[in-house]
Amino acid sequence: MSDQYSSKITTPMPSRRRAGPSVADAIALRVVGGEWPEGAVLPTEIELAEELGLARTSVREALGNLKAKGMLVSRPKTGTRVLPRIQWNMLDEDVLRWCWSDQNRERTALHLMQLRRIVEPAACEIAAASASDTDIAVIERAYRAMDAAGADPVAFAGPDLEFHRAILSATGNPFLISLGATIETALRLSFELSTRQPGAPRKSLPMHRDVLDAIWARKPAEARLAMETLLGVTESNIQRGLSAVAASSP
Amino acid sequence: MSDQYSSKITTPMPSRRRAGPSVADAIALRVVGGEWPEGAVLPTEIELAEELGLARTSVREALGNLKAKGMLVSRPKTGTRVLPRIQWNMLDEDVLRWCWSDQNRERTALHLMQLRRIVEPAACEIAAASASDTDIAVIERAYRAMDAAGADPVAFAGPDLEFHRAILSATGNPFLISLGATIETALRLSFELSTRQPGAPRKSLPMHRDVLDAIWARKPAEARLAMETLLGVTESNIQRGLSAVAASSP
DNA sequence: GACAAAGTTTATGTCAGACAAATAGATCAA
DNA sequence: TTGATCTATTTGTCTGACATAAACTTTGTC
Repeated sequence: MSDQYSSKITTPMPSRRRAGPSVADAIALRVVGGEWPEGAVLPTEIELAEELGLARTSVREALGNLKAKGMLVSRPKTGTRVLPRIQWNMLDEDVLRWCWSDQNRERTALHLMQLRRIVEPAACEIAAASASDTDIAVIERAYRAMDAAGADPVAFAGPDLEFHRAILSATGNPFLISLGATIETALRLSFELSTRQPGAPRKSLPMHRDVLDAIWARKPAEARLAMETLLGVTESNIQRGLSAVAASSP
Repeated sequence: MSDQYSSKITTPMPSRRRAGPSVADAIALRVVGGEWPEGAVLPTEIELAEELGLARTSVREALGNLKAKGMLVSRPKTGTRVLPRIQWNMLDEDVLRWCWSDQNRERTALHLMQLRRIVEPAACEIAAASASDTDIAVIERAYRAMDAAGADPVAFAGPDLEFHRAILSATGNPFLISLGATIETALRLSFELSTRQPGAPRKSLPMHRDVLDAIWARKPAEARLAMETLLGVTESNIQRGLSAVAASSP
């Protein structure tokens, strides 16, 4: 149609890169880093835009994300404030990731473990009682992949995550499934901690096997117990990893 | 300074209302309503803007929210697609609210109950073991408010929610605290279901008392048991409410 | 001087339009 | 047929203006 845009308004602009979600990352990391503590009001959108070398639109998009995750709130004239951490949605994968780069990963790792020991045995019980054959096949496939990974911790990690996630998924409960995604993210972040004991992953294979067998045999009580045992060992591995970190850093 | 904005470009525009988060609501409800099923690509941002009578910026902001919650994903040229429900963050309060207006609230209500019976007894146990006196005082205050509410279900509901939430908060575990917010939202949504039995709320008061006493006495095992009992009764109430609904609607 | 009404200031919220970048699909060449 | 190129279209980013709301200031009155 009409190509009558006779006026070129914007300057040539040598490069207009695509920032993507890294803008939200940048701001979020400064928030968790304590640059603007809880209750503080952060700079105006225009100031942030200038500082980051972006348009106000892009900054607004990032701030909108953080608002959607319960980290910020903003009102006209007052500005944008940091909400108390209690209100942040810690079960959101991004929030979890951002908060991970915090001082106290140890406590977070232990809190995560506490959550797992609450949720996963129960999920195991439900899965043993009501999972479909297809669901169980997915769990079994993850187990086989763990077995095939041998003693390599890096190759072992992926199927390991998938194994635990598949059990959550097998419950058919959307809340537990979402929780599975959260737990998987957290595990991925804490990978370094859980594999400081070189032989540990491989040693856990028989316990995974016990879990799988119990689910396959449709024995809920046994499945719960097997998962409790597995997580008990996992937790002690992580705790040993933590104390090793504490010992090596002055 | 220079007030040299000699050209008024935009038309007078009789009213430019503030849409706020209702835009995200509007789009999200159409998504969960099935207008665009999983995997489908929804109209372009410009089309949506025209249809809703908004600027593209506002539509983009709403879509950005839904992306942040794992409901949508978009790429240039391809458009914006609906992700599989498995990937939605069901633990997000907004997503939960949107999904509630779905056909099958019953199943969601039961899934929620399943989650509660997993999480709350365990949280109770932890709270009894490690809550601070301040934490317990908050729980007790909620209990007193429940008592003061008497037999009025509406007045009873608020403190009831606060009671359960306070127990989750007393664990000091950020994940459980966030889960508390999710559960509270879900309970608020299912309020109608849980109070179809007029006398039910008041009857649960002694059970809440048992929970509080066990936490106060620092007896984790008893606290867990008391919460299990309470939730058992709650679930049967809800189930009766559900069958009543099913019976009354053809 | 105290206090309430009106004006000012300033931050977010909304709108409009122009590019920029990416990519699915069509076109064209070997 | 197949592979490279071109085109069209959609999201992504930038710019600038105006609207709205609320804290702050001024002003007018008693």
